[in-house]
Amino acid sequence: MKITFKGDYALKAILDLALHYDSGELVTSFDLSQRIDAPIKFLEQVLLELKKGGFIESRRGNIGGYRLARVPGQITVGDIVRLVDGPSEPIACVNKDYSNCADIKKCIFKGIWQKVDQATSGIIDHITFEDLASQISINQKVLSYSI
Amino acid sequence: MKITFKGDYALKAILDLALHYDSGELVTSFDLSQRIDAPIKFLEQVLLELKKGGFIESRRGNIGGYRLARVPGQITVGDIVRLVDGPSEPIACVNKDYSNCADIKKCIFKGIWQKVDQATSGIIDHITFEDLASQISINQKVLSYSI
DNA sequence: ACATATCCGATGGGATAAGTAGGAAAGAGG
DNA sequence: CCTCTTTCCTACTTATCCCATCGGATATGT
Repeated sequence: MKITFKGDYALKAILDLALHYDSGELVTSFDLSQRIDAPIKFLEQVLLELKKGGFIESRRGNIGGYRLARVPGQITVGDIVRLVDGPSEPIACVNKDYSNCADIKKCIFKGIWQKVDQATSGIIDHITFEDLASQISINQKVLSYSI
Repeated sequence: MKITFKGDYALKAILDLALHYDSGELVTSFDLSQRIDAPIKFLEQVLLELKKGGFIESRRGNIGGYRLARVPGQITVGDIVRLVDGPSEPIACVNKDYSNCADIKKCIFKGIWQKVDQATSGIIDHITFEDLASQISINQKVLSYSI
């Protein structure tokens, strides 16, 4: 599992949209890029990818923008990372068919990477953006108390 | 965690040396490259890195070669992967100091990658090349029985 | 001396990451 | 219809890494 800037932007964008989900309003790529600190033209490409992946929907033109295509509770971190940054497995051979592998020494590490992949998936596939959004609002309350 | 060819070669080379550890003999880069199916000149670079990392030692000249610098039970998969392919964390910010992070939304994913890193480390740091070598010898016995 | 190995630096092709740039297409308001 | 806004789409750039390949320098046993 390797997270690129693209993946990082995608996660932050989805989180921001999750925070605006209840309002029902559209969020522009400009506003998004400001809040998550991403170059707007690069972010546009990411948003397009997220749209094609079915996670967000958009409206063009004046008062256009983006919003989540699903409830935040039905989008996981793993969903977004896999779409944008590819599969979570650490090496290519994990999900390939190596049944005809000539030498066991060449395959003995496969089991290790499978375990790593399962452990990773066990984490990222069980965290939804509803979880993250609620974490944020809790933290913001604490913050406003401490101030 | 991303495993490159270099890391894959390194792991296989260490495993091969672990299998030859009891004999006390040196293994040449040529023999290694044949058995683990790696280009010899590339493998040489990897072996040099492993030597500088303190995992193998070498002797030059005629009847030279490589052998493990430690007992196989004291070298883990994590040791080798970290040396050759870098740290196991999925994104750079995990071990950096983000205590002065302005916006919580920019940091909320950090905890996730820390968990992923811990889970990964929990696997690769507890598998030694003694474990792997014994797995191989067991499998080879089964194989010789079935033939 | 000679054959054999490791050691070491330089170089290059290909892929990927991370943006930049420019404009086409769609939609709202006047 | 015109204009402004915003998404959509493609192409290009720049840098970095990956995966080697090559040529030779250095060490070592016979």
